[in-house]
Amino acid sequence: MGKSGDDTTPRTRTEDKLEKLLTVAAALMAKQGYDQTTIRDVGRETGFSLAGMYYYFKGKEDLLAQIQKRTFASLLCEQERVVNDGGSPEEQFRHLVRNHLSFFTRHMNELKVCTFELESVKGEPYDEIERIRRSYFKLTADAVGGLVGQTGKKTDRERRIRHITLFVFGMLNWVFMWFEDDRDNPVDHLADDMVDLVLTGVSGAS
Amino acid sequence: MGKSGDDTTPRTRTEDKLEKLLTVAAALMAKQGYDQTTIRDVGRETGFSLAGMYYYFKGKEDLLAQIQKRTFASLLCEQERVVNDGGSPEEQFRHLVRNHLSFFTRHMNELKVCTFELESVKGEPYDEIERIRRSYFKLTADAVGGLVGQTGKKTDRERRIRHITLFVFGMLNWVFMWFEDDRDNPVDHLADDMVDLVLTGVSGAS
Amino acid sequence: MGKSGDDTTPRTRTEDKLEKLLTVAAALMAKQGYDQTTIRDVGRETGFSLAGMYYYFKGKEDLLAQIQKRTFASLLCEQERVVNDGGSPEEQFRHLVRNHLSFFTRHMNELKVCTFELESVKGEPYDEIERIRRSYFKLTADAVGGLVGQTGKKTDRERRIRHITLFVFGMLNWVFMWFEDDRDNPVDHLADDMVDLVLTGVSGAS
Amino acid sequence: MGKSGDDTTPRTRTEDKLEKLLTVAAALMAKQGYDQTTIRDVGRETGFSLAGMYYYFKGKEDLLAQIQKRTFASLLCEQERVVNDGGSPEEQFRHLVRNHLSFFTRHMNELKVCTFELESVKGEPYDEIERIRRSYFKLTADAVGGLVGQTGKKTDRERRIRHITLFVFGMLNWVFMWFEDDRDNPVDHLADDMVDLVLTGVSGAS
DNA sequence: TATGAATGAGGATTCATTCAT
DNA sequence: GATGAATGAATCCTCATTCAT
Repeated sequence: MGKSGDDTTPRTRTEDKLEKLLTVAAALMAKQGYDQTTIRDVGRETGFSLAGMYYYFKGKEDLLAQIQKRTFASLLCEQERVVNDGGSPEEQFRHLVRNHLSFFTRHMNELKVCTFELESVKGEPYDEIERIRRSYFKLTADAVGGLVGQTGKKTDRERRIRHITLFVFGMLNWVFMWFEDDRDNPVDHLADDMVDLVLTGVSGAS
Repeated sequence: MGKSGDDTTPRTRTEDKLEKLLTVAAALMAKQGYDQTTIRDVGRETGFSLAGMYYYFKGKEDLLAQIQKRTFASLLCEQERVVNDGGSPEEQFRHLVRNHLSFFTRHMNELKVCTFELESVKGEPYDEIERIRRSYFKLTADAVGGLVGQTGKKTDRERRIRHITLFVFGMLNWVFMWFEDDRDNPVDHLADDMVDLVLTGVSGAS
Repeated sequence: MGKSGDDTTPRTRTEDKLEKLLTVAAALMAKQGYDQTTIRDVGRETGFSLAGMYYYFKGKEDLLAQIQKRTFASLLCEQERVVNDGGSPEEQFRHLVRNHLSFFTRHMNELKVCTFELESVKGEPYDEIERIRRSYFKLTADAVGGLVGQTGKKTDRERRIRHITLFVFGMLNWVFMWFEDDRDNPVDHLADDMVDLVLTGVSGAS
Repeated sequence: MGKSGDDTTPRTRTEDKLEKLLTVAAALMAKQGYDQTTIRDVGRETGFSLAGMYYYFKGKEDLLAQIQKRTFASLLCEQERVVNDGGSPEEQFRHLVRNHLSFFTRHMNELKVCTFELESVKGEPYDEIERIRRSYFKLTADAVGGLVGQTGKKTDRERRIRHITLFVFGMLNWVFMWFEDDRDNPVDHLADDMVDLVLTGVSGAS
């Protein structure tokens, strides 16, 4: 009757180890940066031997790529669900910001690594991750598009949508630089302040 | 009668060499990151020998610190002048954003290195740079404060000022991630879209 | 009642698998060298798991030793039969060269590994292989001895026999370095040119 | 009155160090093979620190390439001089073999590394070395051509020249495998036996 | 001022091998 | 017979830094 079967422990154990590896690596990379994080650090923190970890990833870069792919895919998936929930443009936008920040608090390290270590992954894995990232940008830009009125020239409107979307990402991604668990949790105020700023500006109701 | 003496240029030459060193280093670090940039890279790009450069800086970290200190101090200085020029709160804010973006285009590499390699400098040099940074934050926060109405509780207001200031920095600093010389120059539109968003939100006059 | 049972193939299967392992390993080692060939390579090429192969050999060195022992023993055995077939000294020599080259084309990889990776096997297995090798040398030296006239001092004659035998091995073993299946097959011309050179020198009948 | 000036010691010292590095490396690689020779071995044997050696070569492969290039070039140069000295075809051939074996005794380690570690160098350096090698082959083949009579079809003659040249290289290169300083020095007998075999075959005058 | 030469410390990665299952 | 998971040891190489000149 349990949700998870009680038989297939072996495979689960292996999965769990990979999980732990990725989590610990993300934490270290978030704190010290990708370059400053050594594979040995990850081993020390997880209890793995240096060579033992290479069973789970092909190399340091692959380790980072695995983190990024998982995290971005998961975030994109959540946000697509948010969009599918419908609502007025304003409501949708608010939900997106709220959930992004909620995801942020749930996976701070992983998301930080996704945001600031993008250029450390190259080649095909990069392309794959880049594709997900673009999808997320598109999704957000569409939400912003819903907020921007039809006035003025079409190219002006498109430029503004692009700019405002980039501003929103700027605000969201910069949170990593100043967020402190004690002071800034829960993120509701933060989310509302951000949404209000976008919807009505400083002088807004609030 | 020239501005710069035409006689004993030696000291000037030395200054020029340091200048070149810092410029090249900033360019490399902006493109590849601090960790990925080797002192040898800087030597290759400047024509200096590896050992020769150590006359100009104490070590790799000092090289970065020199760039950061100069650049931040220069930016802060400019912005203080902007504030001293006076004007309505809205005008002041607009001037600050515009000049920040202007400075950005004039010193992109240096400013990027200031923004994203802060944690690579430690100890006393870090503290010194941190102090300048804080002054800049304070200056900007005050400008934002001028925009935020007096309504509501005092702590709410202060929280909002802080948040909005951080949002503004987020928007500004994130520009590094997407700015393209060909497409996004000149930065007037960009500055105006940003200011308008802050002042009136999406639906704003614009 | 046949020599090999047609029922319990298991043992046969095991033999076959060892066979495949040795063949593939020989091919890899012939192409890349012993050091550059990893046990993993062999696994990948045979479909075996890394650990699974250790049922068939004690270690990498043993794998090589098995190949060498089998191959050398087989070659020696064939050549002893050739010698036992009798004939004039010239005929015997010609047959030996021909059959060596025939063996070469039938087991190129294995023989190459025998010829160029001798020093990679150590200890007792080495001694065993070395013994076979010496027998082969003796057998060939005797055939050469049949060609060398009795003139002159005995020590001179022995020296010449030794040298010429070594020259013959040099010619034969060096074939690995330049032989190309398309161009140099069949090996009859090659064998004849070699025998003729030894028997009569450049200016020979041919 | 000294041949070499007494002033330029500095540059000479550096040259000497590279010289020593190459010599020691060649000795180690000749004994243990390229793969089995570690850069650390070279350091230990020369007194250099591990990193210090990288001032003289770009990497392990480059170290090998430097040895091969120098040695092959030097050998080719010597043999070209031999050819230019003229003489009958037989005399030329004898001189070539003698000088090759003389070079062999003077640079045994280097030449061994040239002969048996060719495939360890790749890319452009390989091509360069390959070019020299081909020149040496051509030079030898021409000398052999002088010995082979005009009888028979042209293609047959060319085939024989090619084969005999390859046989000669086989004999010469295989010497590495059995040569022992005490027993086989001086190499005059060896050279004469080889030349006689080629010129007149086993039954030759000698 | 400037550099050639050198080094210590450290980092990613590979590989043969093992062992519980 | 076979394998998934793990490891110790070793290897190549890079880099910031120094010092005699």
